[in-house]
Amino acid sequence: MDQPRSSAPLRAEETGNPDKTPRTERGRRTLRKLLDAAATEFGERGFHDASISGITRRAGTALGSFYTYFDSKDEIFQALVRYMSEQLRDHVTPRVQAAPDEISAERIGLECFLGFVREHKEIYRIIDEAEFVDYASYRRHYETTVERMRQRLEAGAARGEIRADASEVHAWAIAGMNVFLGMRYGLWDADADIAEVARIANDMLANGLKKRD
Amino acid sequence: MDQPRSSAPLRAEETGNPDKTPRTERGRRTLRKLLDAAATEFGERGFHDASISGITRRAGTALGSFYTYFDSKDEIFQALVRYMSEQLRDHVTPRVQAAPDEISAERIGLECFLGFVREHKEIYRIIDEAEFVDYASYRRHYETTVERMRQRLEAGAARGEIRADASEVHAWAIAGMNVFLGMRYGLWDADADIAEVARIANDMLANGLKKRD
DNA sequence: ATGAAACATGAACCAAGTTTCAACTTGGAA
DNA sequence: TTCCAAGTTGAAACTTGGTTCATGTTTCAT
Repeated sequence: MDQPRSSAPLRAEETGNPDKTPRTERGRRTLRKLLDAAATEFGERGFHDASISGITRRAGTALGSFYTYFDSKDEIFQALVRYMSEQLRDHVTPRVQAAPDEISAERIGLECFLGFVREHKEIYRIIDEAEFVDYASYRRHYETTVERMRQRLEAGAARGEIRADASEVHAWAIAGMNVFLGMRYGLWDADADIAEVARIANDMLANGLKKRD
Repeated sequence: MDQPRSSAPLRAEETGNPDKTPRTERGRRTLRKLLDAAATEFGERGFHDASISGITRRAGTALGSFYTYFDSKDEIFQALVRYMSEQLRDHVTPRVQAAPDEISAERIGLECFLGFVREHKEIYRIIDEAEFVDYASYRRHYETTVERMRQRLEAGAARGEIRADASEVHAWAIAGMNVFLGMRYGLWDADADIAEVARIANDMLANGLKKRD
């Protein structure tokens, strides 16, 4: 994983908890090892079957060290969801922004997403499981994701590339489409031609189901 | 004593488990109470916060009675997933089949689904959580659901109502669309105009995003 | 009416895994 | 070089809740 991000350093003081942010290089190294190990552990076994000792075993640290950096199993899961949501965004967003038009942007976004799911199945699982472990993070993830998509649609409509009435409903529909295609062809089917799946879905998005001649 | 076990029609016997099917009216009543209570308990608290004692408390039975009918927490969850998957299908399928054409069928299917989610939020949650508790049931639910949808598309294409190349990819895309719209406008938003949401999504499905004049 | 099978009960048991803690080690600032 | 805050350790305490079981009650076919 990359460096810890600057997005969530606060809050510890505000909630009255002792600050668990590492002060030294060694500390940051251990924290990162724990986060990596947790991603694998949660991804492989799911939240319920995952154990703290499983995480520390994978990380190669003592059980007690976990509590130097996190207050609980829930808390590290929450940190992971936020982190992975950002990783996914950072993977997809730049490629989408480089697209020549809105319709292509959605095709590229889907194709990137499918590839990312296939490469990082544990991320898909962890974000999905947040629905039951950390609902606030789950909602935030999808609400920000869809909001970005809605803004793209709006911009595309303003440029006259797509219909003018494209709305939030369209954005949620497209997001759901992407997630399910990710599950079916990214997670379940290792051999599927991802670019072809993205092309078919994008063509439906662009032209609909109507018969054409 | 029971009958000789030369021929084995019952799965319970084969797996070595004692048969837990109720024999009397009283038993069937208790079983039903437990299932109802479990639906509420799992729906409200999620699988891992739900407890057997919570289920029996809601059902108004003793803790031990639970084990008269189920071997474990996982088993009752599995029974529930299957049950709710069937309930959902039985609600949607007849209305969809009565539709005049394939495009309307998908609109009606979505609208029914949205209404059903709003009326039975616990069903949505339980089926979704099966992804982490009972993966086989989860996969079966969506694979059969999407397969029904694929067959409808195929039939619609054969009748010339929609494009001839409608495929499995389209079916998964539509399913994902429906599920996300269910979450956003059925679960999260009590006031959304469900029929209008279904209309907008269906119009995108029918005509796509392309600008028209 | 009666006996046996089915069902109900809830205290106690137990496994699994989270969290604590007191002793020990490391790193880097002065 | 010294010192102490930061970090590490893993055994043990503690919790929680799923599961068992011995005992009591109800149902129903005969």
